[in-house]
Amino acid sequence: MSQHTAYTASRSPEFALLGFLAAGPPTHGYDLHRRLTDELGQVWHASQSQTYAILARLEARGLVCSTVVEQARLPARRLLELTPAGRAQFEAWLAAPTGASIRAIRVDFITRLYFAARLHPELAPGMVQVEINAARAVLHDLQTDLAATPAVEQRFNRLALELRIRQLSAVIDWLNTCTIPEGDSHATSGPPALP
Amino acid sequence: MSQHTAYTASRSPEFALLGFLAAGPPTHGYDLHRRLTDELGQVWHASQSQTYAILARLEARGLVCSTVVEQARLPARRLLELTPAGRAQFEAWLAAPTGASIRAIRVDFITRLYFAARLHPELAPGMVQVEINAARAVLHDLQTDLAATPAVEQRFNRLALELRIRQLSAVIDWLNTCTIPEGDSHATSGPPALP
DNA sequence: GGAATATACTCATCGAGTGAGTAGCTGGAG
DNA sequence: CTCCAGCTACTCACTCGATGAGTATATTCC
Repeated sequence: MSQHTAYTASRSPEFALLGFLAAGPPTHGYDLHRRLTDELGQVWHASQSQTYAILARLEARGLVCSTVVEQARLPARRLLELTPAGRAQFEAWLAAPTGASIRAIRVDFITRLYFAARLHPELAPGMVQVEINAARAVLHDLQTDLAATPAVEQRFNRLALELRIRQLSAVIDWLNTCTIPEGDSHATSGPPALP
Repeated sequence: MSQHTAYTASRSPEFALLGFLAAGPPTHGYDLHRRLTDELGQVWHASQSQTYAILARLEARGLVCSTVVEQARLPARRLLELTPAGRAQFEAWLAAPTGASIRAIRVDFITRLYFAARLHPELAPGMVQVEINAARAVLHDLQTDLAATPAVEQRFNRLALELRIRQLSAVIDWLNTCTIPEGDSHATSGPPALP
């Protein structure tokens, strides 16, 4: 299909950076890094140099292209623009379901929601439901694994599995709160109550 | 204190490998990799070559030393042994509290419990309690962050924070199950109940 | 006898991530 | 009015994480 295998849990904010370019006018690395830390700072953590490295790779792969723009007094900017290939990859990533690992949901899925809200807001509720179903399936697998793990020799693998099960259950609870219509979001529903 | 800054959430199984050497006789990379995947496979995932790379780095840092042992018919083994420096670092890591991030607990903390159970079983309950307190403190910080995050412009940072809060709460619940005395572990307490 | 699996390790390559550096401009405190 | 902090904008060097393929012999099982 595409040159690259799949969208299974990218571990760098490359699609977030593509997304800023897909959802707005061409801009430069410094600004993209600022927006990443301002608007998705609880989701992604990339240093400035890391951001530039990712952008260089995206350009090497032909997903963005750049032109250097001199400025009167400030340093020159490398203005970045999405290529058609870049836009296609981004849209494909946005449409594909997130892998149901916990990290993937915390990071990729929230990013997808963020850009869906800006580009295709009508798709968001369906995305949440797809994730819920995927997470339920993974939860079931984990419980099967747990049942197949002997209590004595594998005590610590069991502990790890039990923790993952609890975490995934928490994810599903959280996903259920994401389906609440976002119209009057701040009025009635408080943050998740905790004792 | 030591040459390296701190034990804040190592992201490779280096201490697990040191631990196998600390808790047993000298052995070789192939065996260490097998034990890592068999006994802590739900905690760490390292390819074989990754394991060898880590061991090479540990040797370069002087934490292990190696001697090549020829065998009659099978490939030669590089027999690995903990140096005094390596043992000291491992014991220091075992005694230091795990950083309270979710990943750190799922990975580092379970590993510490695993080796504590083998080397200093009397310390385990205290370790759990220390983690619970640390996690409660982090939870409090997250809730403070959430309260300080505006609902409108920062909607997705809020979502991420809410998820982290739920996950950390799940971690604390799980930690509380770890304090149950491990004598009659398999009899009464089932796995975490899930609807 | 031939395929699969086990033993034991090596190498090349790429991406993640850090930290420091460069260098001119702007705004406010003293 | 001057100096320093901080902003704008990007670069470089380096280490570690991670994958995948390769090497070469030995046993096991059908």
